[in-house]
Amino acid sequence: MTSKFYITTPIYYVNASAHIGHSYTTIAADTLARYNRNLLGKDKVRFLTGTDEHGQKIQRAAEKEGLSPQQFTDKIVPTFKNLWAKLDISYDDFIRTTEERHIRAVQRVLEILHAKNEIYAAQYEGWYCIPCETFWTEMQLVENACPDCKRPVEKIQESNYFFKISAYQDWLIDYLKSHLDFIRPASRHEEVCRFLELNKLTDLCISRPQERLGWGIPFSFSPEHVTYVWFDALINYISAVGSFDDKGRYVSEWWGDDVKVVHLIGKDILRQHAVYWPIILKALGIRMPDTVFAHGWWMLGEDKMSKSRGNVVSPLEMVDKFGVDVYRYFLLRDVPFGLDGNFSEDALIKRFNSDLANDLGNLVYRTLTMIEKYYQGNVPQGEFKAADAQAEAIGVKIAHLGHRLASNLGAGDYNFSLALESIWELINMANKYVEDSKPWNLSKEGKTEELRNFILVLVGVIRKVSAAIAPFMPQAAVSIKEQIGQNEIKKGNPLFPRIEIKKV
RNA sequence: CGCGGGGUAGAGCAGCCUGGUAGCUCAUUAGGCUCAUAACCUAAAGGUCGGCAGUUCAAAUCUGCCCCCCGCAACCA
Repeated sequence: MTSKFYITTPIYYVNASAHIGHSYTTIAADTLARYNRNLLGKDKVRFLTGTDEHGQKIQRAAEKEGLSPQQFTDKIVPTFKNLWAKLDISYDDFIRTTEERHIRAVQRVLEILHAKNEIYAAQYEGWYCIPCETFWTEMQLVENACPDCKRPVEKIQESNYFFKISAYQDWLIDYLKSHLDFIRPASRHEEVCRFLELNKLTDLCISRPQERLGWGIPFSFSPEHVTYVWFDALINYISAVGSFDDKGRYVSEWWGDDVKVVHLIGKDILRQHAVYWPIILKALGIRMPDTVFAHGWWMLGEDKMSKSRGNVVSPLEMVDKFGVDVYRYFLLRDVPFGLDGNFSEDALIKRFNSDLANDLGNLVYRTLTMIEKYYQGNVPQGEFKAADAQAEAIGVKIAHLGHRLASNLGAGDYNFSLALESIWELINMANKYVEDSKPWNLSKEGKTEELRNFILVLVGVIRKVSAAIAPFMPQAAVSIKEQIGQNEIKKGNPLFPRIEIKKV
């Protein structure tokens, strides 16, 4: 019985500013959060995002700027929050891994696992590159040198803590096979299963010596060790919404059996979420999330987009140029959730002109004009009436839209693209209905009854559409409502004025 | 023989699991209409479904082989 919905994004690593990928996951999560709030009620939905702030990369980035790690992350975090504000992200909570609530939870988790003998101390041996301060495996070395800086590496040993994930391999395989909705889309489920069947898990090293890495959460029972960033980071999903009691039981109103727990992630961090995370939870005796959904990447032309290549699309720039709703719409509409996509301004403009300007914007605008012209700006009295076959078909479409959206946004695969398509089917029917009804003739011929029914059908469609697009495009939904929500319409400028492509 | 994803109209994709006249969006062309943002509606053109072979009455769809493209160290959605 799930009556509540808890959705998360990954916590973003703050060693650089946010790019299109961060915004993609977050916009998708926001859309689902908004959708479910409408369905279940505002207080039945919890939407968490946040930042991952520990680790070597942060430490080094801070040093480069002559700041302490905390000062550095304090400086970066607002840039994320500002972006989310600009993208209309309605998160309920924003967790930072440097917050007290999180640090306490991580330490408790370590204590509990330690007490249960799930973690143990051992020598860690590996090839270490001193300038890069990084361990490499034998496999990663390039001609016996550091793959990053090409300098020679040294074999060193240090004492660390390990988490017994190898003991859970069989359990995990069984779990995945009996819970096909756990890892989505299905292709990722298979990828993980295949990986687990072909490889033997080795216990996960979850600590770093304090002297080598100062910036992390210290082990309470071994202060000379700090927590490895991934172990630290994953815990955020539970540290944000609950806590452990004296007996080590996790207590949370957002992680019970009545809650549907969904993690949205990018395909790059599938391993951590599909392997480490369930095992951590299992070892703690905490229930599994319902779904981990790994979406694809946005490519830029031929290249993969990444921080290190510097070929990132700035979400802020796109929003300033085209508007939030347009950006949100494009990301969710252009590519099926789960697959990789190609980002280009040309593609965005194409979408904009054909879907938003020509189909939706124009439908609203032409309807408003007709209400102005034929009814002096007042929506005629009366109800939606299926006076002819087309109106009837539209009525059926309106009635079924909720189910269509539910099947695309509610279960298993989050197919935003199809959900939007189903809304656009209705928009297109309405545009065609205008053509076929020829209201200008109805007006001339004095067929007032027909004209009124016709207008009411359009108004019905527009109101339905504005409600349906609200999770995707909150602002557009509001402005449609402002223009045509009342009996007296308020026609403004076109919602989405066409962008003429006069390329530089 | 490493793993995975992919190769379908000019572009981007669906269809493939559960074989049976090859579909969608955009772009193009022609027509219609005027309420509308050169928009909307209708129609047309455009594909030997990467190649070869096999199974079959029938293959984009199943099987085998081959070719080409993209990922598979780390950071990163």
